[in-house]
Amino acid sequence: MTPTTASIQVTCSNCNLRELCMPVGLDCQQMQRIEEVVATRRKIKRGDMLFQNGEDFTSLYAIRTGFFKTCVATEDGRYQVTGFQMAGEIIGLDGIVHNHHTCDAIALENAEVCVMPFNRIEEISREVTALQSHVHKVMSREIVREHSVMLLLGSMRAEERLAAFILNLVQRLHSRGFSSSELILRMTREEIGSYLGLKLETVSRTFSKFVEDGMVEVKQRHIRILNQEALQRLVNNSREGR
Amino acid sequence: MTPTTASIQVTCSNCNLRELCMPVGLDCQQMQRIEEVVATRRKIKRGDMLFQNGEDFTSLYAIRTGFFKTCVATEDGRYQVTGFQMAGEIIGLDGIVHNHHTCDAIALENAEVCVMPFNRIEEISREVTALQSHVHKVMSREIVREHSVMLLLGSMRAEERLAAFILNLVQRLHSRGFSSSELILRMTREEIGSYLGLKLETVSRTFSKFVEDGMVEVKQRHIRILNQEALQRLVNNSREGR
DNA sequence: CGTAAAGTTGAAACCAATCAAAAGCAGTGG
DNA sequence: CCACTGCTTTTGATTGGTTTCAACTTTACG
Repeated sequence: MTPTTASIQVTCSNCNLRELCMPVGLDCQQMQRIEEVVATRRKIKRGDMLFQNGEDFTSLYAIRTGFFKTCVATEDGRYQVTGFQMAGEIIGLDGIVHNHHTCDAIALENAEVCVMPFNRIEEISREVTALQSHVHKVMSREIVREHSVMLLLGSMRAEERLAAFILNLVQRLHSRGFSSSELILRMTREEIGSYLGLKLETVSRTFSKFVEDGMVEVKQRHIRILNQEALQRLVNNSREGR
Repeated sequence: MTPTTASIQVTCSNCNLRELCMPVGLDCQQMQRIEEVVATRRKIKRGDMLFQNGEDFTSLYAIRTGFFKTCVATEDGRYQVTGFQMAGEIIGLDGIVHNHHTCDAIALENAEVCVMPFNRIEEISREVTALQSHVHKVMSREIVREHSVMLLLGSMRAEERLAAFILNLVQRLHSRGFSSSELILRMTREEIGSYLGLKLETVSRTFSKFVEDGMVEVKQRHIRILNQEALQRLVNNSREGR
């Protein structure tokens, strides 16, 4: 495909997710350097893996479109969804330590990612300090996110967990320009349950309870939040931590 | 204190924890550069905080001696121990994202840490690629560790959690030259419970059950592992994940 | 030595898991 | 277009593991 083609070549500088996955406040030259980080783009069909446990680590991926889950599994059949990722978020950080991935990344809807070879990232971030700083912040953010998941899994009851989950999802969607009161779940009840440390039946029952209490409207995977404050209260009002 | 003093100046090159907190395989010149990362050392008394939630982030800390816990808290009283750290481990990574810490680090016994100002780390890791790579790996390792905690909290029962916890602790102690079958807990049952998402009574009961089953010997905080395989089986043999 | 903190143990309550059945929905192919 | 199939979701009844509440013991420490 030549530059003269009608289809516009997407680069970081004209990408509407720029503020999400790249440093801000760069001059033109730095911006150009940073665009070299993205080697190619890659499309992943719903249900397919972007990478899997054991696979060699080569690149980080910035999600352009679509929705992913990451999950860890053990030989003996234990399974845990460790996160759900959407446009602008970076995935693959788990692979850096041992040069191979330790979790699976599966597309929950057709998706496209920017492939960023990690050796390029390291090379360029030696020159562009804004990128260096950005990479550090991305990793630190993931660590902090996981702290809050640990808090959730370690100290919340089912209702509190699901409320926190819904609020977190809409908040992230809202910051991407979507509604702050409506969302469409891209994952099954079972996947939600795995992430929240609950069984799918419990997730379903808890949704039903929220509906009874008039806090949300649930039509399959379409969720409408009717009383955000009530959900927030559920998350905040613990009787006492564990 | 002058170099002529009897007390030996500890540097990274003669520190016995070098392989744990610093890159390996460096030449002499690189080693010297890397030693500049450590600004000072700092002693922390048992019970005191190394840093706390909200505090400005300036440095990462390499633990020289002692034992820490990190924990997150919310205004409404929820509380979660997010990790226990021992000699050679790096702490403070949570502060990088927002330039202030989001958790507390508390010494569980008198401790000493190497203070590594983060701007120095960034500066030097632009020049010494081994350090750059090392920093990335340290952060990625923390992400992977937290994945396994999520698996534990999300899919294991009390016995499995405690077994995993004990085995993890001895394994880390063993790799530091301590016994692979005996350990002294530096934390209370309540702190263990918080980390494992259990109440202190459940931790205590589970210890008692392990003793009944002849898997461990427990004298207060002194633990002796009698049947490591049995503990390992507990961790591995899940009936089915969540 | 006395008080506070940490740990153990028992009984009852409760929340979520398990087991089971049925209904809803999506995709396939006749 | 509809029947068929499999997957997802909901709901009910029951079980079970962990929490809660409470009492008591042991250890640590000034």
